[in-house]
Amino acid sequence: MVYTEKRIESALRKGGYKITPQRRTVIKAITNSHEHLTPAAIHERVCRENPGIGLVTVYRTLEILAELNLVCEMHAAGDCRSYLMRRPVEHHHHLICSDCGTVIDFTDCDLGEMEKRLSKENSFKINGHILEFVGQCRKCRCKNVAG
Amino acid sequence: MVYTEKRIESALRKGGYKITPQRRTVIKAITNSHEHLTPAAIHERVCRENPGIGLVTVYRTLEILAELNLVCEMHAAGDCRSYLMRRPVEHHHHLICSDCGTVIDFTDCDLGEMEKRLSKENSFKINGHILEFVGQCRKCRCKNVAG
DNA sequence: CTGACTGCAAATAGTTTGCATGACG
DNA sequence: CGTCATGCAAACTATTTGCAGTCAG
Repeated sequence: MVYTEKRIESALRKGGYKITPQRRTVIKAITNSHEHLTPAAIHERVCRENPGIGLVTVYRTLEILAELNLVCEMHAAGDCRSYLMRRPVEHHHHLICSDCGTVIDFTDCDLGEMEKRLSKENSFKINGHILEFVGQCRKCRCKNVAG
Repeated sequence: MVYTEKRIESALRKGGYKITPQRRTVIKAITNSHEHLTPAAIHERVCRENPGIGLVTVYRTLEILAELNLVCEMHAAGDCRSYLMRRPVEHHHHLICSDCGTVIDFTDCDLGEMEKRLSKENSFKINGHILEFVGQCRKCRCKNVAG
């Protein structure tokens, strides 16, 4: 299921939050983007459409969205500042291009067996996992060969 | 293979870096710890043994160790500041307790099939992956039930 | 109307850099 | 001895907080 702006707004309302033009713009920026964005990148896009919106407001909106599980963070190798993801997805994972930063999502992973084993061996109650593959996308691979 | 202080020092020397008391203390703090430490935590330990060592020196030492692949970072859900790992490990993964922060390493994972599939489906050349399980360790589970 | 939201500015936290002094090799 | 390392202070970046004015519901 894809989260539309409408859906997110309704979730906000249900959570007792007000719908303001600023929040609407932030939500639009996130849902319209096909990339994973940093708070700063979101702010930039938001300002393009509606200059004057503060970076602070972006942070505060993202905080709410995260609390309602409408966005989540991503973890990339290297500099690991909290990146925010565009989609309020169910369970999913990332394929990250280490050259250009392109991120591809995928949902089908089969870690059940491993989870069961680790859980048993370590007396852990496992609640979730982070799985990311890092590599080079086709474009960057070609560029390398060409250049 | 476990990296001893000696081994790390030799790697530093091979890399053209000097062995100073400060660096020795940082290395000792890392190798002696059984947890994953933040730069600040390392600094604290280092100061306990040898007050006056600057946090800056810790950062600079860690930078070198990372460059030589003698430490690596970890990625935890939530606040995702670059955490440094104690061990200069080959390939490994983490089991992280979301309550107390305990980290257990494990090395045996079987993602080969998935990697192959994703690689093909997305025209990606996959170079590595990040895999972490998040949950509760036995101690924290018991605490919950008791308290 | 009224409490929640906004934007500014300032505070905070984590990390990096410039520079003079000091020490490894 | 020369060069690299150290430690201080200051700079920087990312994020959070205080506060007075504003607006959604």
